[in-house]
Amino acid sequence: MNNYSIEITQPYDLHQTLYSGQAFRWEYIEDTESDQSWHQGFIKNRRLRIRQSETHIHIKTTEKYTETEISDVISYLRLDDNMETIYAKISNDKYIISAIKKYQGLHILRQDPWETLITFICSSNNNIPRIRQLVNSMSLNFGQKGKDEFGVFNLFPSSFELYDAGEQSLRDIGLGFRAKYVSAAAELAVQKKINVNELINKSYQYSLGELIKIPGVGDKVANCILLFSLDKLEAFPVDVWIKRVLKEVYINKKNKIPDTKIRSWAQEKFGPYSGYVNQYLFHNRRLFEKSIMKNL
DNA sequence: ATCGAACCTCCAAT
DNA sequence: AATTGGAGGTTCG
Repeated sequence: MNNYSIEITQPYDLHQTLYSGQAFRWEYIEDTESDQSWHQGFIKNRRLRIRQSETHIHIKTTEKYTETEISDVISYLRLDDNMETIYAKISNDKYIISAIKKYQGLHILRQDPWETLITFICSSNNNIPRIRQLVNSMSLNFGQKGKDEFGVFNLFPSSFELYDAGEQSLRDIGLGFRAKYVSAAAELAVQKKINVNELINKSYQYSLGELIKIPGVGDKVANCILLFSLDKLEAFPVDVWIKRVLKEVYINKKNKIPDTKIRSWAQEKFGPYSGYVNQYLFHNRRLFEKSIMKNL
């Protein structure tokens, strides 16, 4: 086993960040050796465990890490985001300020674009536990197998592996109508008609245009991919939760406005860090709902 | 351009 | 115990 740590110099909330509905493969586990709780998952197809203490992010791996792998973790967790600046720029009103205060340290992640594309195609008309189940099932059935001291695992399947799987077997493991979208997206990737990885170097607008050409990807899913994997902090996914917040706080609720209009309106209003506003408002509204459920 | 259905599947709430 | 409705949307007509 190898242990590494990264000093935290800014607000960070690892737990909220990993389970806020942007990533679907992290799991909370008890580590028998250290008798501590860790989050187990994958970064750049390497399996690792991470946890947060007061001052550090701790990493535990079964393979040796060099500076390259450590900076992959920093990049994935966006530990280098300057939260002071971001908070200052998005503190437009009381509602946002209170959400920031409540979920101090909640971050956007910088995930793998291919995996993010596929998982958010699967998110359509679906709920989080089931998205997790589908992502797991795809990995188990079509991803490359591996084994380390933590045990056996499966990587998230590559475009080739999903293309080989084909629509029917994706349907068989429960993707439903999403099976043909995932299979079509995999085919496009194999044929090199799309390359989501290269979009990290392109503009928001251009990348959005490219993404919505992919079957199963509309404005909402595209904005999720842009925000959670392609480094576009101005992205603003409009889903039911965000619509609830916007209608309750910002927009006259009687108006019926198309989602893309709502998005551009929000981006105009909230600015280049709209994605962070989105994440805090979304998280706040969703957990608020949960707390109501608990009290019943 | 805009609008409402239909879509796979699971599961919680009638 | 069987049925219905909705889930972090997209596509098709």
